[in-house]
Parts: sequence; C-alpha cells; structure tokens
Amino acid sequence: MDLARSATAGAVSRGSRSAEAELTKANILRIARDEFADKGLAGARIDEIAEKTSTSKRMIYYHFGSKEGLYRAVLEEAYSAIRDTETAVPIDQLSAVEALSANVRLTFDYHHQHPEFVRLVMNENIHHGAFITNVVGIKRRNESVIRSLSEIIAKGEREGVFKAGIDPIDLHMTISALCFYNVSNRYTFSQIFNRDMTSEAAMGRRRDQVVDIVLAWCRAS
Amino acid sequence: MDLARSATAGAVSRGSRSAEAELTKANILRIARDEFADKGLAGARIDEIAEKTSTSKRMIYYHFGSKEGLYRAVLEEAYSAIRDTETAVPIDQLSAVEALSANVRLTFDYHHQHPEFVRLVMNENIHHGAFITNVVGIKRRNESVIRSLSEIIAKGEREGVFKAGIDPIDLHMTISALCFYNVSNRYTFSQIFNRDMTSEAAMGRRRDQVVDIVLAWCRAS
Amino acid sequence: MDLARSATAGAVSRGSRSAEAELTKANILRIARDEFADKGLAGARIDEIAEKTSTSKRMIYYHFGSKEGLYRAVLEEAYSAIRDTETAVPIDQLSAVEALSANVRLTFDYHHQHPEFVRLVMNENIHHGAFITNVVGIKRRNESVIRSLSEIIAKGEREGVFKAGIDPIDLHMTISALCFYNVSNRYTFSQIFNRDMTSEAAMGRRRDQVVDIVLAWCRAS
Amino acid sequence: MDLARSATAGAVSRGSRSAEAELTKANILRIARDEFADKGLAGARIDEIAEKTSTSKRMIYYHFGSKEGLYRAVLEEAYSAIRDTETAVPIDQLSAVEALSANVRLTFDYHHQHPEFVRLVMNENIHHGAFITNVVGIKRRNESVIRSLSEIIAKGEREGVFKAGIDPIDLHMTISALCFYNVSNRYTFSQIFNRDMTSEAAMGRRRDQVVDIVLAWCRAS
DNA sequence: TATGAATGAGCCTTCATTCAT
DNA sequence: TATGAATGAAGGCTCATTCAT
Repeated sequence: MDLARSATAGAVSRGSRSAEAELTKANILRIARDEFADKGLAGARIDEIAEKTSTSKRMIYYHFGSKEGLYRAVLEEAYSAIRDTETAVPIDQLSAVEALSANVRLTFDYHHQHPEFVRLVMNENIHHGAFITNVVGIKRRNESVIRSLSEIIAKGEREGVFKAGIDPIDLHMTISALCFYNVSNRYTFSQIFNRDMTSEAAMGRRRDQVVDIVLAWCRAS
Repeated sequence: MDLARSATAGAVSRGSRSAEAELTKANILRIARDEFADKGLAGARIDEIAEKTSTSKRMIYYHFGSKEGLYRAVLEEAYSAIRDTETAVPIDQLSAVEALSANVRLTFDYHHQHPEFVRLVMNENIHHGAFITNVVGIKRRNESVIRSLSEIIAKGEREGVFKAGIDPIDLHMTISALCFYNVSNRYTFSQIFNRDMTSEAAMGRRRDQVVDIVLAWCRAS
Repeated sequence: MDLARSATAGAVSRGSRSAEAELTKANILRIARDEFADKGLAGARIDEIAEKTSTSKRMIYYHFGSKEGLYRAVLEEAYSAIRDTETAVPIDQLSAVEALSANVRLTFDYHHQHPEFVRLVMNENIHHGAFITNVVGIKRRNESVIRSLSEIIAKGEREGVFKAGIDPIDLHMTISALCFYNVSNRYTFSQIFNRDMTSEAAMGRRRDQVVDIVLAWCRAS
Repeated sequence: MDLARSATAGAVSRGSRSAEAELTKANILRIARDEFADKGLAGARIDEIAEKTSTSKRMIYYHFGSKEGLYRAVLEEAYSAIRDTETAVPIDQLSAVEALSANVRLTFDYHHQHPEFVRLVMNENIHHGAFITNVVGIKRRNESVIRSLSEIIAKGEREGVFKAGIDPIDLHMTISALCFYNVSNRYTFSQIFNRDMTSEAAMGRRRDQVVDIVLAWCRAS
C-alpha cells in the first residue's frame, strides 16, 4: 500500500539512486503545484497534471501514491521554500526599524512573487488544514521565523523605538495578514473596488503602506 | 437552460407566485452555502446538497439551472448580507476614533461570526473571481462601505486626530485584511504556531489588537 | 453513500414503485450471477457485466452501490433459491427411507442443475465467507433444512430402519458434501481420472450411489 | 517468453546450475502458493507476492515467465505433494477394513493440514480446470491412488467384508468428497449452521464419521 | 542474476445532468 | 411542482509486465 517513496523531494540530486527519477518527481511536483494552486485539491485533475508532465499518469501514482499524496508533497515543498526567505534579514547590521522594514518587504515580495504559495495555503485552509498536519518539519518553521522577529523586537526595545511587550507571533500574524490578503483576495477586491492590485506600481505603493502600518503599530507609545 | 429565474432569492416573500417556492429556494441556498463554503465549488456535491435539503435534486436544477448557477446565487446572498453590517455605525454620534473603532469591531466580528462568508470569498478567489463578475449589484456595494469610511476619515482630519491623505479604499483593505486573515488562515496558522485562534478570549484579544493597529496607522504623524 | 437501495431484489414485482426498475435489477442480477460464478469476485469485470446487460454500467452502481454490493445481492439470491428446494419433500406421505432418498435426490439434482450456485459458494469460501455474514436471513435457512432432516431421522428411528443418534447437521453435511463435490470438483476430477461427470448417465449413476451411501450410513447398526 | 525453465521446482538441489537459484524459486513458490490459495488467480497480486518474497518482482518473471506460469507451477507442486500421502498405507500388514480406515484417515488429515491445497483445487475448478491440463505428470497420479484402493477393495472382497463390485474411482470420489468439503466449505457451512469445523475435537469427530460412512457403504450387502 | 523505474491498458467508481411520469 | 430512474463522460487508481542498468 505504501508505494509512495520518499515524498520529500526537496533537493533534486540527493546523491543516491537515480538522479533521473528525482528529476521526474521534481517535474511532476512543479506541474502539480500549479494545478493544485489554480484549481484546488478537488478541482485539479490527475489526467491533466499528467498530460502537462513529461511522464505518464502512472508515474504520479508510482512516486506519490495518490492524489492526496501528491498534494501533500506539493504543500511540503511550498512551505519549505518560504521558510528560507523569512529569515534572510541580517539583523545585526541594521537598526530595528530597518530590520523590521526589510522583513516586511521580503515577506510582502515573497507573497507577490509566489501567488501559487498563497493559493495553496488558501486551499489547505478550505480543507481545514487536514493535510498540513502530516507534513514533516512544518512546525520547526515557527522557530526560525519567530526567533528572527523576537530579535528585532528586542533590538527595537533596546533602541527605545518600539513599545514594550510586543508578542512576536502577534507581529508575525499582522505582517502575514497584510501581505497575504493582497494576493489572496486580489480577484474579488479588485473587482468590487475597481482597483488595480497587480501592477508593479500598485504593489510598490501597498508595500510601503504595509511597512508603515507595521511600524506605526510597533512604535505606538 | 432558461429555467433559472431570478436567482436573487434575497427576500423570501416577494409577493409573487408562491411563497412556498421561495421557502424551498431559501432552504436550498442555505444548505448549498454551507457545502460550497466547506468544500469549494469543485468539492461540493449536488447529490449531497440535495440530500440535506428538504426537497429533491431535481428542484435544484429547476430553481438554479446548474451547479454554477447555484454557486452564483449563494455568492450573491453572501455579499448582500455583509453589505448591511459595514454601514451600521452611527458616525455623527461618535468621535472619529470611536467611529473607526466601532467599524473595525463590527467588521472583525462579522468575519468571526460568518466563517462561511470568508470561505466563500476564498473560494471565489481560487476561481479567479470568475463568478462574482456576473453577480448583480456587487459593485454598488463599494459606495456604502467606502462612503462610510470616507466620512470617518474626514471627521478624524477635522478633529486633528488622523493624519492627512488617508485613502478610504486603502483603509478598507487594511481593515479587511486583518479581519479576514484571522478566519481564513485559521487552520494553517494555528497548526503551525500552536496558537488558539477561535476561543472568545483569543478573538477578543486580537480584535483589540486590530483596532490598535488601524488606529495607530491613521494617527501616525 | 448508501445509494444501493433494497438490495433484496428477490421478487421482481414487489407491488411498489416501478416494476420496470425491478426488471432492470433482476436482469443485472442474472448476468452478474453468471459472471461471478464463472470468474469469481476479483475475476469478474463490471464492464463486461454491464455490456451483457440491457442497461448501463452506471445503473449497476445506482442499484447496487458497488461491485461488492452486487456480489452480495447475487449471493443472497442464490441462497434464497436453494432454500425452497431442500424442504420440498412431503415427509408424512413417505417412509423414512423414501423421504431421505427423495431429499438426497432433490439436493443432488439441484446442484447438478445449478452449477452457478455451487461456484458462487466456492467463491465465497475463497473469500473466507466474508460476504455471507451480512446477508440477511441467511441463518434462518438452517431452520427449515435441519427441521426437515430431523423429522426424517425421527421417523426412521420410529420405523426402526435408522440407527439412533444421527445428528441432522452431520447428515446434512454428508449429503451436501457428496452432492457438492460432484459439481465443484468436476473439472479437476474428470481431468485427472478421465471420467465423465456431466452426462445424464453419469449423473444418474452417481445420484443412485450417493443415495446408497447416505442410506447405508443411516441404517448402519 | 521462453525464460521459464523447468517449472518443476520440486527438489531444491537438482545437481544443476545453481542451488541458490533453486532456493529462490522454492521461496517464490511457497509465497505464491499461499497467495493464490488465499485469493485465487485473479485476486492474487504479483506485487504483493514479490514483496513477501526475499527477491524481487523481476525474478518471478525470470523464473516463471508470467503470472499464469507461476500459478501453473504452484498447482503442479501442490498435486505432487498429495500424491505421496495417499499411497502411504502398508496394505499387506493390515486387514481390508483397517487399510481402508487408514486411507480415509490419511486423506482426511491431509486435507485438514493442507487447506491451501484444497483452496488451490477450488480455484482451479473455478477456472474450469484450464491450467491443470498442462501440468506434466498429473495423470500418472491416478495410477498410484487408484491402484492402492483397488488392492484394498480386492482384499476386502477376499475377506468377505466388502460387497462386490465397488469401483475404485467411485470409492475415491466418495472419500475425496467427504474430506474435501470439510475444508472447502468450512466458511459458509460454519457460518450458516453455527458449527465449529476447525477445532481438533470437531475434526476428530468428523474424521471418525467419515470413516464410518465409507465403511458402511463398502460393507453394505 | 538482480533491481528500481517505467508503462499501457483497463478497472472500479463518481459526477452533473436529464428523462418519464 | 415534484420524484425515482437513468445516463455519458470522465475521474482516480491498479495491474501485469518490461526496460535500463
């Protein structure tokens, strides 16, 4: 029953067995990611994914076991990718305000540049987070993100520019909400309010705004 | 194909034909709303909806024409409901800060109390907003919401408590993002960060925080 | 999930709803019985069954829910048919020996005339009797068969022609074994021993022999 | 296609090529026998057989050519094993009644101890004996079994304890039927009649009964 | 001799939708 | 208006078998 081997296809060349197989898996994962992001778990079609792939439908089952197995593997990859981004700010070389701004900008841009990630997360929430539970290492993720924000908060307090008692998870939630919404609710919002949300100009303007919002809250005396 | 009449089943007794028919439609709509919100357009099953309904599958087709027609009707209802909430703040009787706080609180609570609305909007965005386009009157909605916020902003400027130049649509987006995320990303966020997001206490705490964030930004000199 | 309605399709005209539907079900059941008998549960193909049917594959699922559901319905029918045969001997009008002979002959002939029943039972045993468990009323069956044999045994004892203490279930097992084997093991036995087992002559000869075997045992002092 | 050599893997070390290869084949055969016995030809899975084996799926094809080839090899082994048992009675040292009793007991016990053999034969009959035809030497088998019974019958006639004219094949069929059924129809019979058929006590009781039945028939004047 | 990867054909099942009544 | 029966198309998945190494 457990034909799906090593669903963690993170790196393509893991030294082992067949590098070609890893390429096949990576190819499937990329196509699947786009399809799941676009149509959701129920809406995506294995047939369609297979067709866009350089291999066959059978291979999807060989490597990932089931539609759900494939979806899970896609989710895992997506989360492991953003993990790196969010901790890329060199805190010690910057002031607290600069560091927080950089963090917000990076986060904002990541969402902008990876709408498929945003859409996958939306989908997962529609499924009540049923699949993320089994994704290995998904919880280790909080350590790095939260640790990074904690350092920034501490620095800001020491510098006397942030108010006391900011909870890093609250801060992360605030940043995340503002960055996520811009991509997630893009279609309904822009439709209803006749507002461009995808041009570089609009994005740049909103990014600055989000930085302002976050900083204003942290400064608030 | 032309069987779907007046998909707007807003009022139950519209004086016309048969009040019973309207009841049937309302019943179908309520069940369908929950199913679509829970599983998305692709994931929901007409059979299942029909089974939970007090009528038969045939009636769904009679009244709404197709699965998509039903989905569209559900969307329409959902948006027409929130419309009323957001304009319920008696601005003239309150200070700008009080009025904005009230607006944020109402919005926050509405999302909290209507997760199915949040989930429907998520779904619609997954479908690139393909169905909301055809929903009649959806654009009239911006007038009331935005007008209300504009008044509050103007009052705050006059009172000297808000900074100049706040765009009401930006403000609405900010409020909406912060309120929406708390419900939309509830499952993944709480899973990853081990944080309760549904208890009354957690909700109350976050609501205050969102008010703070919004006010801090509007005040910021 | 439970779309399979009234799997008990025993009688074709149950007075109710649609007699046509019952005909459809009966048609499916007959074809399915032959296919399952011939190839087993795993070997039979729903596609093939559907093709031989006057309806479509979809209808099989509509009426029986699944391949297993269809198999179960076939089993049920098969067992309810032999039930009647085995109790058809008018015991009071016959001597014990005559009655027992008649019972054996009827049983023997039934197996001969209904090889598909024999094959279905073989199949069910290959599946460790997994499906017969859920067949309603299958256990009520022992009452009639065993009661009938009990009466014959009692009569034989009273008449002084049977030895004392014959257990009716043992007797039934003996009769059943001798009648069943002739059909069930027909292919391997006739192949290995080059013996005709299907001609009327061979059948008649063996039937007499089986009667002899059973009587000899019951008489044995 | 011609890769399947000497499917008769009876002896492990046939002096030839590699003793290891013979071990591999024997291992595959044992696993395959259990799987085919349990689930039938159609129900057994090559993947599953390979997994339980100490070698790979490829080896199955290397040694046996196909699923059918493997099945045939299994059948052959099964029949060659029972062959030995049935001729193990030392007729000259026993009376006819003792010899026949011993023969029946041995046969009964063999079936009891080798349910997989019984199940394989059932399967083969479900396939209309299609594969047993090609099994080499399967017909030589009748010689030994039938010769042995013939001797016993002759001895019994000479001793005046058996009736005249018993056909050895009829006798074999009778014995076989009674012994076979107890294992083959174990699941359905025990289910329907609520009777234990596998405990040592139940088996012992029935074994004595079968001996009685056979002897009663042979004695019958 | 042995192994992991690959495959085409086909299998069971489901879905939105429609028809006869 | 309402209902049970029916359907074509397609969807997810599995199977025996083979290939490259």
